[in-house]
Amino acid sequence: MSKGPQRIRGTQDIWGEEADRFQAVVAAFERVRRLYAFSRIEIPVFEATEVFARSIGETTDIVSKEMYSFPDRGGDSLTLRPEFTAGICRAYLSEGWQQHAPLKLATHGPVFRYERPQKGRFRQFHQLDAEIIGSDAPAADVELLVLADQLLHELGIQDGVTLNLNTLGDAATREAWRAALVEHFEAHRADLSEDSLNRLEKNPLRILDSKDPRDRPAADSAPVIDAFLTAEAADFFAAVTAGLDAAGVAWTRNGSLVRGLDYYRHTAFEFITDRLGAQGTVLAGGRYDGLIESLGGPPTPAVGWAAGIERLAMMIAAPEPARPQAALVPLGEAAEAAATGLAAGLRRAGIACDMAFKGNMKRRLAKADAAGVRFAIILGDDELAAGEAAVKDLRSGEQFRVALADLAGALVAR
RNA sequence: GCGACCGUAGCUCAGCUGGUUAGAGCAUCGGUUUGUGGUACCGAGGGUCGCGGGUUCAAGUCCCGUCGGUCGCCCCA
Repeated sequence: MSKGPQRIRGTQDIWGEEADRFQAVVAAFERVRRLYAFSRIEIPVFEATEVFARSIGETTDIVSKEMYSFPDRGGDSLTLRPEFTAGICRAYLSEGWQQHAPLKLATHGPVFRYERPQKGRFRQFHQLDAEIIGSDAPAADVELLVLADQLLHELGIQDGVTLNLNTLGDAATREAWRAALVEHFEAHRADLSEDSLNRLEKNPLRILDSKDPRDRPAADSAPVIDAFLTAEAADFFAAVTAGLDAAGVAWTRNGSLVRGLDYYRHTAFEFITDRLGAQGTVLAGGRYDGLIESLGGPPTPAVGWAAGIERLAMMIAAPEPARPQAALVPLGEAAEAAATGLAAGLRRAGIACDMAFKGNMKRRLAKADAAGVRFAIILGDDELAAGEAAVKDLRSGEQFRVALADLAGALVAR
C-alpha cells in the first residue's frame, strides 16, 4: 500500500465524476435559491462551543458525543460546526440583522460530525442550507418546501423521493403530547427495546420512528399529536398543507415523523428516499421558533432545512463532464511559442482550450482525444509560414486549414 | 460506542484443501508509425500480499491482535 499521510477517516478526496456531481448539485441549488430570492450568507466554520450546545440541546448525541470540539490557544472551547442553523442564528443576533427581518438566507459548505462512516455518511460532509428568520407565517414554511421540491425536480430525483410532513405543534402542544407519550410508553415498558428505554429518558418522541420491530406495536398504538393540537397549532398546520396543495407540491402526512433536535416546533418534514440504504433522509428541516431565544436573543420565529450534498450527488444522473472545445498541438519550439499566444487569444475570446505542457504530436493528439476535445489545432512550421493552422475535427477525422486570425470564429461556426 | 463482512500492483480483481522467482485487465511509459488520435499488435516499469505477533519444514493462503475500508445499529443530512 502507499505510504505517507493518509486521508482522515470519514473525510473525502473528491475528483472526476464525483466532483462533477457535487458541483451539479451546488449549481442547481444556487440557481433555484435565486429564483426564490434567498440571499447568500457566509458564516464561520467554527464557533464558540456554546452556540451549538445551547441551541441543539445538551442531550442530543450530536452535542454529547459527535462534535469536533477543542480548546484554542487562548483556552476557549471552539467547535467545528455540526450544522448551519445554529451559526446562522448566532450571526443574526450578533450582527443585528433583526433590522432586515424577515431574512431569507441560503448557504452551503462543509459541516463536521464525529460519527462512524457508512453509506452516505461522513465526518466531514457538505450541506445545502436554506432558512427564513423572523417570520411566523405559514407561508414561510410553504415557500421553503416549494423551494426544496423544485430543487429535487431540477436535480431529476423527485421520483424516488417523497415529502413526509408532520406538525409538532406549539410549545403547549408539544408538552402535552410528550407527557401523554411518556405515560403510554411507561405502560409498555416491558415491550420496548433497550434503545427505546433509553429514549424514554432522553427523547421519548424518538420511540415513534424506531426501526426495532419490538417497538412497533407500542409505537403504532401511541397517542397521535392531533388530539393535543391547540387551535392555533391546528390552524397553522392547515395553512401549510393548503399552501403546498396550492403550489402543487405532493406530500404525505407522517404522524410519527419527529425531530431529534430540541428546537423544532410546528412544521417538521423530511424528503425520504429508499435508494440510499439506511440513509434515507435526503433533505430535512422544520420550524424552530425557540432556537434564537435559547441563544439569548428575543423570541424570533424561524424555519429552515438542510440537505446532504453527498446524498443528493449519489442520486443524480451523471452530469456531462465539461470538456474544452479545442486542444493546441504545436510542433517545435517556434510553434510552441505561437501556440501559447493562440491559446491565450482563444481563451480571451471565451473558447475553452487546452495545451499539454509537453509531448510529441502523437501524445498530444491522444491526450486531446482522451479528454473528449472536439478540435485539435495543429501548428507546425508549414502552417506557421502560411499564417494558418491545421484544424482537425477529432470526431469526424476531417482536417482543414484556417487563417490564424480567423481561428476563434471558425471554431464557433462549426 | 456495538455488530457483520472485507484489506493482494496507481485502479478493479484472480490466486484450488498452506508448497519452487505472486498473476490478469485497465492505467502509465516505450515501440510498430522521427507531422496525425480514437482500433490492433509487441514490450517495459510497478507489489516487504495493511501492520504486528503466532502455528508450521513451509503462510498471500490458518490463528490472535491492531489499524483501515464497507454495510448495518445508535444518531442523523
